[in-house]
Parts: sequence; C-alpha cells; structure tokens
Amino acid sequence: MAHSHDVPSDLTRNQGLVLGALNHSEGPLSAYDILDKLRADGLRAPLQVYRALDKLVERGLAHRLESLNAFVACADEHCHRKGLIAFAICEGCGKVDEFADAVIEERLGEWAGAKGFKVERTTMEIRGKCGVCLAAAA
Amino acid sequence: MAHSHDVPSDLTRNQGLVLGALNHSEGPLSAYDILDKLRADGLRAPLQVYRALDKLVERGLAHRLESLNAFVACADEHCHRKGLIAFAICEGCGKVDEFADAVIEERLGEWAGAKGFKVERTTMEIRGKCGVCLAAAA
DNA sequence: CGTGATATGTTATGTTATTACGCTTGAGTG
DNA sequence: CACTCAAGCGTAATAACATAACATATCACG
Repeated sequence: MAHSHDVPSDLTRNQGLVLGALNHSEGPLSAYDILDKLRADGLRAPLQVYRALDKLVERGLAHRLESLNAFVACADEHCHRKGLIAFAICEGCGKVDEFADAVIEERLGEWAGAKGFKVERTTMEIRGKCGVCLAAAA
Repeated sequence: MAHSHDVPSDLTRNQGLVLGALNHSEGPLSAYDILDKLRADGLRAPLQVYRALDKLVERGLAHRLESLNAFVACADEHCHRKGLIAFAICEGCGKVDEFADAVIEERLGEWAGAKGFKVERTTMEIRGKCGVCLAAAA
C-alpha cells in the first residue's frame, strides 16, 4: 500500500527534497528551516528552496501559512483539495490541522458576489490551542 | 461633527503619529512605509514604529494583514469590532475592505468545539479584484 | 520623594524573500 | 542530428521585514 506521504514522481530533485522535508516534519517549517535540513543534500541558497516551494504551492502539494511565514505539506494524500482551505495552528505544540468548510466558502462567495469582488485566493488561519495541549495544561 | 478618523486622545506621540499615517493612507502600509512617512516627525528606527503598531493592534485601532506584512487602520470609527474580522484585498488598487461575518464565525466556532480547539485569534484574508478594478479592466 | 510600569531612543542583529545573471537540461521540431 | 525554447538550477548580492539588548525618560501613585 501507498505510504501516506508518497510524492508525485514528476517532481524535480529540489522539489522532491523540499517536499520530503515538509512531509518529514511534525509542524510547519520556514524556508530557512528547510534549507538547513537540506544542506547535507547539497542545497546552499534560499532561492533553491523558495523556487521549489513556489512550484509545490502552485500544485497544491504544500501550503504557505501567512501568519507564520512558514510552509506545510498538504494534508490531503491525493492533493485533490480545491478552493478554500483553513488551518488551525496550535500555539502550544505547533501542529497544524488543515480543513475545508463548504459553508464558509459559500458564505464568502455570497459576500464577494454582493460586492462585485472576484476572489482569487483566500487565506484563513486560526491560532489557538489544540485539545491535546489544553488537556496537558489542565 | 467628528472626523471619520478621529483618534483616541490617550495615545502616545508615536502611536498617534503611526495611526495618523495609517488613517491618511488609501491602502495598507508596511512598517517601513510608515517609518518613511514619519521621518519628518522625528522617527528614526523601525522599532519605534513596530512598538506603536503593537499597541494599536492590541487595542483594535489597527489591523495587521498577514498576507501582505502590512497594516491598516481599523475601518470601524468607534473601534468596537470584536471577534473575527475578514479582509478583502484588491490586487489591482491595493484597497482593503474590512468586514465581519457572524455565520463564518459561528461555523468556525463549531469546528473548534468539535475538535476541542480553543481559538485565540483568526486571520482571514481574501485576495482578488474589487468591482472597480474589474470594471476598469473590462 | 521613591518606585514601578510604560514609553522612548539607538545600535546592532536576526529572519524572511527577491533580483540579477549565467549555465544546464531535456522535450520537441525541422 | 542540430536547434531552440522552456524550465530548472547555482550563486552572489541585496532588499524587506522584524526583534534583541541596553540605556534613558516620563508619569501615575503610594
């Protein structure tokens, strides 16, 4: 059976390395975090990472978390996710939960329709504490 | 009658200057944009701006746009806005429309409740084109 | 007056992201 | 095969965003 983080075979070397680093990580990584992890593999410059990230994000294999200036692998194995994706980021453990909500998306569409605004991209990020961390703190 | 951008009188000098710069601007400003506008008033270092912004954001007089690394004055004159605020950012003219949506907020609350996640802060930013820019492009 | 909390000014530094330039690779075509 | 065109790659330099560390100032309040 397929590993939960199998990687498309048509990625370039750098793209594969970067996606591998993201898949391997528990939480989000900054571009420079990724670079540090991949120095052993020959990467030397931020741009090598940013270029790979651009492609991965473009293809939906990774996501950028704007409020962290960091990146995560897409949680959807088959990367079919379309439209609005929301992220819940735990301030305690740093883990990120990715989800989609059709109601929110629809509601946003209504707002946009009423305003004549054409939506191209939406970022939605919730900061807080996950259940595990709350339980641990209690 | 009150000016639409009257400023609370208990702000410090730097806070007042920074909020003034934001109020005066058509669109979002980066901290360094603000600094440049305020050099004539004696500001010299980024930190002076960041410190003022921290306070303004804390008080809800300004908002940070994560996807732009920039700031806007709060659109609500009386700064009573609580809870989730969404921003629609036009890629054409750079203007930002601020709005609140109770349905989205509630929906998010439901998700959080089901997951046991405690929400502390939410950022929601829509990128796209506003009606004016769409009309102009047609 | 003293003292603690908040704000300030300044320098230096850390972190994130892009520009500019030239070389390499590989698919597709004449 | 040779050509070329698009995509990717490597490197250096720099731009843009943000904070640390430290000293001084201001002001409410006991």
